[in-house]
Amino acid sequence: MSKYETMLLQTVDMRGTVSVQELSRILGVSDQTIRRVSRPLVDRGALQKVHGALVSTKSAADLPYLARMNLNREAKVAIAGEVVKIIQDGDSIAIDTGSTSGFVAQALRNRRELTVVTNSAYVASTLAMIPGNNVSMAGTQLRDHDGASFDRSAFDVIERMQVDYVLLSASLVDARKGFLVHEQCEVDIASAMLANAGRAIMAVDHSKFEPQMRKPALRQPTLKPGDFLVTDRVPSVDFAELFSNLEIRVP
Amino acid sequence: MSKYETMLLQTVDMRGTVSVQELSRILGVSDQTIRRVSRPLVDRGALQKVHGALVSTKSAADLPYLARMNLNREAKVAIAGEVVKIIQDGDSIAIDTGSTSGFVAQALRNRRELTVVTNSAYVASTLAMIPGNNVSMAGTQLRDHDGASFDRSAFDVIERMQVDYVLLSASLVDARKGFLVHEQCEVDIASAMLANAGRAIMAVDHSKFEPQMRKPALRQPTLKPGDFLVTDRVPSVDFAELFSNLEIRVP
DNA sequence: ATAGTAATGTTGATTTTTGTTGAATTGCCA
DNA sequence: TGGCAATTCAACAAAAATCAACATTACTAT
Repeated sequence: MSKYETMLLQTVDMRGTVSVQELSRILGVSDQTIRRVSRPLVDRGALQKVHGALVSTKSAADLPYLARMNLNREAKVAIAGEVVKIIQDGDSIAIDTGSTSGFVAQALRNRRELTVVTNSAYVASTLAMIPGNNVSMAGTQLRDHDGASFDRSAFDVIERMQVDYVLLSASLVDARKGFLVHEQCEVDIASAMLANAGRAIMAVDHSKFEPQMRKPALRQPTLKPGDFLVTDRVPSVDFAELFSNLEIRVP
Repeated sequence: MSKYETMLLQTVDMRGTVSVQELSRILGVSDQTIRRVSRPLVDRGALQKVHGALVSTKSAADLPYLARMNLNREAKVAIAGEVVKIIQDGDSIAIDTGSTSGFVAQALRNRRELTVVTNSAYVASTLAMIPGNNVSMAGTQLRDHDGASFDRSAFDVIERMQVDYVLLSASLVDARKGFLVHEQCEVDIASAMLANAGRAIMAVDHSKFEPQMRKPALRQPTLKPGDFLVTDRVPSVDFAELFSNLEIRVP
């Protein structure tokens, strides 16, 4: 354990990124020494090395939620555009969590006077900033990877509201089992939203039609005849029965 | 991973949209380098590229709240950096609404294991996405220009939590009247947060020391001796008495 | 004192990054 | 649609950073 380690760590963590040169100036040693001293720190993961500088491992560069939002980005943007065609100015809508929902929220910034209820803090903050909208955030404590809430209070808020549409999502679409997600709480929220909504809009990109790594096992509530299915590719005939009484929209 | 990545992301996320030229000016490198450095970021979805500029995947550029965030941006960024020095990993903090709070939230992404309670949906969704944080959104119905809530339920949530710090703001600082804001509900939230907090951190940029167009008239609750005042310029002696028992921090 | 050891600085070859140039592309407006 | 300006891209040259090997210094234990 070198005598410079503590100081080096402190400096880098404080500033996020510090160049090797600057560190050598601060600690009063040569740049070569900085490299030597930092190597064990980098090896044991206390610091990260890039060409020309050391960066703190504590700095948050790539976040899980945002990373996930950008999987199949084009597909999701296209789907969001199609969903927004259904919604009119002045409509009310419940929006669940899920990566496609984030894009729909972005796209809905072009609509005015919306009434929105959602359990996703991201969706809520995106739409709340549009003047004229009326946005309710359902729930208090937020899940740390996507900022969604599944509190008791979330249900209270959702159940109080009567909306024209509800936007739902799924992690996997199975021709026989239907729309599946990973967690029961997601199903519960979806049910609560459906119970007080007019037509449902199920938004799933084409990747959800193929087998997943982590298999989801919980079934979303069944949709009503006339509900929408929005996706980015025309689904194969295998799904004809599952989608038989849904209105299918493809961009 | 380049040494500019962090800075580039921060700049773009805070401003929403930044032209390649301006970025090259800010970072002091050529525009070609900006393109090179940003490519991997765009590939992994941390940023979005349009002709001539980079845009944040997180936020809308031209919205009132974000526009206001961009007033005195450098000052607010500097103040946020100073505030974050006070907060340690694992601390708990209550954060009010206000444009400086948004920057503090951005800067707090470098801290881990935070417990946060806030009535701003923007702050909540920013910090909820950091793995390991525990974020509570106080309130349900969101005010449409800044996504803040002042519901009865917001107070319930705030009053349940005991935090190490509370971050407060003000619209005007008057040497005799103290810290002023425009709306009573903001004072109420500040009082509730203060009642359950350790030390307060009052963050005000220098523009708040000068007379405003719209004069705020409501006084924030008085601070305790030892509370922090963080601002970007050393305040004039006129304020010596008001700040007499506060710990003043200037970047 | 002094030989041995560890830490640091220095040098030069190698690698990576950056800036510059000019050609190709894009967006825009008449 | 065509032309113009701005932006982007690709390739090369220049600059900066890295690494390894060796020289130097500081410190320790005999």
